[in-house]
Amino acid sequence: MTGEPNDLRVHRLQKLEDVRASGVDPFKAKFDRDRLVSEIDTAYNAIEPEGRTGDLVRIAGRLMALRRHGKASFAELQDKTGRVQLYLTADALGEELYDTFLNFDIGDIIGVAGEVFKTKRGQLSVAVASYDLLTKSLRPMPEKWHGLKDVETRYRQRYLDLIMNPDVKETFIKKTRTIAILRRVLDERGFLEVETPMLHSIPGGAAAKPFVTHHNALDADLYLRIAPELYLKRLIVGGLERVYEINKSFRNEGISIKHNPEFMMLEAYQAYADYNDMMDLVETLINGVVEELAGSVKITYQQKALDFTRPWRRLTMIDAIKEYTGRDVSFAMSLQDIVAVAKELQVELQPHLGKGGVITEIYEKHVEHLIEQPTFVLDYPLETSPLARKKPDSPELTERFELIIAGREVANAFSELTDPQDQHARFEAQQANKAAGDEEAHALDEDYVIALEHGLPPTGGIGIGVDRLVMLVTDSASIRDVILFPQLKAKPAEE
RNA sequence: GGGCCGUUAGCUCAUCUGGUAGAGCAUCGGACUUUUAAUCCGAGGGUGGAAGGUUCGAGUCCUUCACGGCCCA
Repeated sequence: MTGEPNDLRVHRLQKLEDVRASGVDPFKAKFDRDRLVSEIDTAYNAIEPEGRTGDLVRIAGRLMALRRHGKASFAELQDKTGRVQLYLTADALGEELYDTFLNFDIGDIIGVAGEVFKTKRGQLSVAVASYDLLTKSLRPMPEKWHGLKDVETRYRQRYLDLIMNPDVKETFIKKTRTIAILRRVLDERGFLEVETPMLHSIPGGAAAKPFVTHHNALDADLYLRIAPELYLKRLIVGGLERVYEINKSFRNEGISIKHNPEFMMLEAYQAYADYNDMMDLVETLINGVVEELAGSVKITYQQKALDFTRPWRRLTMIDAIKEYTGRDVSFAMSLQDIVAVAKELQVELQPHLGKGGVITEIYEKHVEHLIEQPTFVLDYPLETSPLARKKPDSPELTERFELIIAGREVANAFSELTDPQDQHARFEAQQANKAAGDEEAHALDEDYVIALEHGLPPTGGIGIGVDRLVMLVTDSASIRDVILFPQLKAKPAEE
């Protein structure tokens, strides 16, 4: 073979043809396995070295290592639960089947049947009595020891990442469990899971730029939703009283360590409740996840200790600015004086901002990223909260909070604005901002105002960034590490 | 959008100030009946991200571009 084709894939294509020529289907329809690798480990790990069990097992998975030693060899088979060693001998299989097995490639998917035993070195193994090639692999696996590290390849070919890096698989299992826990807690509390449109005629429910698409038959532009909020509140108008949705929203903005254009959000709405109830709900939801996945309310995130012991700290935005910058701002000050503070703090300001907008900018630039422990930042300005109820005694503020953990917004909630006339006026104010250049100003949604005119009961609502929550419980530095296929620029396919 | 860093064999990485690219694993051939990053002998494998430029000579210096990472806006 020396001097023959040098491409690894050419070798494999040749092997594929050899398999076919021998009358064996290299892409089989199915294999009846009777257990998982982890079940073998659990059932037999206690046996003595060189102990035999007499139990035949049928397992299947990907061939991850092959150690050839003349007439007896070892291999490793990996299924979704782990790896087990295979032991192969020419005596047991016959020369021909033995040699055929040794000609398999790392990455091939095989099924085997054999007896469980332990080697004299104490390694639980399966002595292969028969085997089937189930899927021939035509491309090489990453290197066995260092694995797959190239970040771009890990994201673009996540399947390789999942094969090679067990902790990556564990992270995504935890993401699914997180969602299951959130569902369970809400279901137990009488919330109804619903699904609302992803395609919106008017994008609403958040301050964000939408993706635009087009419906051909209707000849109408539609927007991928930036939030499900306004539809969920329509359902509260409809008397469902407790609803939630866990699904994607889309925001046409920059990609960063904490932003992916499509992301998973939980939104829940509860009639006859306010934002204090939402604080209780979010503590319950997040602690449910943290305790179940981390086994404690104290976790480590990126070398920082986080303590989720309830109740979490509550701090108004004004007090937070005072605490983290040492500066006093208040609505009693003139806009000019507040702007002067912002300028001293090097905060860049858009010209249309009022007092509340400037205060929010100061908070976002100088405070939010410094808050590490779970903290409810309360009382957001009315100006930046067009869907939230006014605080009764402070008309410039709303009954709204964001939950900040490890410097990032994890949840956002408020007592919902139920007054349709106030809502309409807020939307109009947003249109003025839009005219002044605010690209994230909330759209005017008359249909939603009509829904409010039919009567939205007092309602508390909450949104939780599920990806960011999963980042915390999996100690992931980037949102891309908790999204199976994060957004990357398209790259021409190889070959 | 800006700054910094990266892109070399299938994978993980080397290649001091410019002198025609190396290792380990993987692959191919051979030896080996309890190995487990198996070992031993031998072999093949690179348009060094792309395109230009400087130079006698560029993976190395310069420019532009692509993709990725981190930070900032």
